[in-house]
Amino acid sequence: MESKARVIFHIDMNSYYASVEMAFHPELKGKPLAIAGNAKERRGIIVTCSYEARKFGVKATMPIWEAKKLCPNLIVKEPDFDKYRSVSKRMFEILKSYTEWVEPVSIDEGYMDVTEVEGNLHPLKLAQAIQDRLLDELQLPCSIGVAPNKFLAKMASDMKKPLGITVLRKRDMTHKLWPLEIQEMHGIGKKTAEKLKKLGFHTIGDLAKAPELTLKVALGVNGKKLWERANGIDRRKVDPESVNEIKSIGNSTTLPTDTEDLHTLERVLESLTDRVSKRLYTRGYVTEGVQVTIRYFNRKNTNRSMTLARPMYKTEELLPYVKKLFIENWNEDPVRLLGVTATQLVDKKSVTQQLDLFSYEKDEKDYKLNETLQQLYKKHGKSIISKGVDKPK
DNA sequence: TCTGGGGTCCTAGGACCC
DNA sequence: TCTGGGGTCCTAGGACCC
Repeated sequence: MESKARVIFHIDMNSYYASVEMAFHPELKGKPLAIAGNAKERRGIIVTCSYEARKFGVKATMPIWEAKKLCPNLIVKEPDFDKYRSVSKRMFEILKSYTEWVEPVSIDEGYMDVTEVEGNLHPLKLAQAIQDRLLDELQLPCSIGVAPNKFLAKMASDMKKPLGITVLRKRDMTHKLWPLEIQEMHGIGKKTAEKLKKLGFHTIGDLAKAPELTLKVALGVNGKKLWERANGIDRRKVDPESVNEIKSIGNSTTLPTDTEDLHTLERVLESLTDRVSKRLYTRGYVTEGVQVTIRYFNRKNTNRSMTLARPMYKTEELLPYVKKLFIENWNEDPVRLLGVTATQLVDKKSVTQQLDLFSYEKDEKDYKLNETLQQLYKKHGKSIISKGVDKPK
């Protein structure tokens, strides 16, 4: 049974980080500006750039040196995430003033279900009002997609930038959506695009008209999903709660230079674990799983994870596991990046009692883990046993 | 002169249990 | 005497997104 047609907005802030910087520093307006991580280091890449910079061919994910070659006058700024987060909060507050059905997707985009918005305002008028308000109050441009479901709204918001409003009804699909190249489709990346092209599907329309079975064989359940989306079918609800349902918390860092020095690598693991621990604490979570990521000099990745003996969040509790995972799996090649992620988050409130119970068995388990660690270090011919893996008193 | 850091979801195989 | 089938958990890795 088809329920009542919905009206979904996808709000997409235009070159968000760069726009926030311009709002705070008006002298930057109209200039080629790029926000890049590690702006001073050799490994910095462009995260976002202004439209003025794009005219020179500067794009996100481009290394800074390459961008500067294309645009010698490029202004490069380090990102200020605290600022972007607090502006993002105000932005979503504005969206929520129209309806509670707002689902943040990331710091700079979100969906709204405006089907029930009062006042009988035409959706286009409402979209215009929202766009104007974000521009007036925050000086931030956005593009808005207006459609009967999330997928079409998302595709629509991408069609006109900056400051676009695009309506994509089902009957517009054949001329607005289907002519697009297959890799333009949300959910299709490089790998899937290659696969589909080999099968002879080049546009979203090709995909929409493809036999479902062919796609299912080539792409599994994802094939069915993509076929449905290409045909404008998407039943996902706008879920305001999804933002509170965090699955993992992780930190990673690319080292200034590749290194095989165990001492240095341990220091980095300690600081990453500490950052994860602090974030777990401030967000009120404990974790039952931890994962270590190693990226080698040749960009080959290794992930190793394990389930913990009990829920925990403190650095000194997590660190032995992190170090065990690392030392057990590191092949001693130079390391480019290290990452630590808490993978099985549990609300701290729901396990307070268990945490007390577990502390009873704690000492013995930690002791055993430390024994294992010491053996591992011995095996690897290393003698460094740093803090966090000492025997309990 | 090479490619960041934060995530989510899916698949697939093995262990284990009944 | 020669091996079922369902279900869940754990782990590794890939693809994708912003």
